[in-house]
Amino acid sequence: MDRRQKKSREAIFNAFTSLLSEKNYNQISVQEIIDTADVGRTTFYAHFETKDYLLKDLCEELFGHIIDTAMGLPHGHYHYSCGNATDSVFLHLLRHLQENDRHILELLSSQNNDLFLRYFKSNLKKLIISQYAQKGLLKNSKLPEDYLVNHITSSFVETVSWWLSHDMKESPEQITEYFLKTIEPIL
Amino acid sequence: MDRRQKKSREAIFNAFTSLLSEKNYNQISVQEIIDTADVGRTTFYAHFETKDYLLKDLCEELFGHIIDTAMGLPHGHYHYSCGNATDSVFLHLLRHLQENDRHILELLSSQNNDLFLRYFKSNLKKLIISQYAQKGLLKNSKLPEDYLVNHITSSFVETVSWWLSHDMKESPEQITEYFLKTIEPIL
DNA sequence: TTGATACGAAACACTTCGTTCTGTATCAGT
DNA sequence: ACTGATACAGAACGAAGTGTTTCGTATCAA
Repeated sequence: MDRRQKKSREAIFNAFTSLLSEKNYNQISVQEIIDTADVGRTTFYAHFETKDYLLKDLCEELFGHIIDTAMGLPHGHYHYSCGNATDSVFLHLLRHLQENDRHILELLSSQNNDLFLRYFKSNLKKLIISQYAQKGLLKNSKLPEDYLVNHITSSFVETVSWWLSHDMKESPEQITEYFLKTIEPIL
Repeated sequence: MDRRQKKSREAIFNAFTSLLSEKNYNQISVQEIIDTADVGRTTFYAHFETKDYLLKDLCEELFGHIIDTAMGLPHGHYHYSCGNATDSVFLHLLRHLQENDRHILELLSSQNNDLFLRYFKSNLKKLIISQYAQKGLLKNSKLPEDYLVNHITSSFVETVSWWLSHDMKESPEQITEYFLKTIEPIL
């Protein structure tokens, strides 16, 4: 890709995430992004059809990274009353979020973030299915499989949001334990 | 209240909910609401400071009704492996939604509905606390109380959303059973 | 009937949006 | 180093929306 393109694209992404940490998605205008990124109006619309597509592309970049690395991990053991969460993918995800992906956390804690939440859940779903489905854990339950997957996914996202609203005082290990305590009894 | 005021307020509410069933909240302009409601621009801003406040007032009216009636119900029995969900408040809520409150369902299934979701959860939380807290069910768990309340609340909202995405093919009784199966094992 | 007030219509200045034009600077490939 | 391609900035555009103000009219409660 052209160096100029890469530079502009990055400048816009950085400006956008920076603004998102300050205010709501809806309250951010294209003009502000342009000004912050120090980029011409033409350039913005050459890269992104609209503000929504900018968010979409940003999400794909963020999640493509974090989920793909999690996909490569060995599958932990998930059984009721197991209690051991040290090798959970979820623990890995939380650590990754805490250490490297402040962007995602900022997006999660911002308001008017449904679009973002949809991408988060959509990507997370793949990961969860790949984790549980192979073991048949999703079929043993008396609940419909897609209901169960949706429940697990949403619960994890809610858990992260709750963690954030507590200023992440708890350790990733503690949070993983909370989460697994709500999920494992169902499986 | 002045008859004129009541009439205008209702016309605006009706226009708004009607538009919400067609398109996203963000895509609806004040101009459209005014035109649909057949009301002067001045009138709209005399009643509602902004479009967000209109949604807020609408939510308060919708939830004020549904939650208050649910609050007055006798408290059902909630124990693991109970299986009987016939007298659950949640069942009552689902029936009420199915029969009377299409508005709420339309809002729930629309996109860009975070503001609405916040009101839904906020009101639901009160109901859930009043249901479970008295029995000490929220303290027996090894999970923090507010984490648990948040988990239950979010799970119910997600359940309703899932139901909607399935065109409400399942009966309210069936949905209540699904929901309780995910919650009761934790308590 | 009367004074209060909710209303509609129109115009206001302002912001944002997405597009288009023009000229310039930077790119990759020969 | 040369060249054609292209990404860029800047400026201007019409269209649309926002929230406010003014003014005259219609409806209200008492």
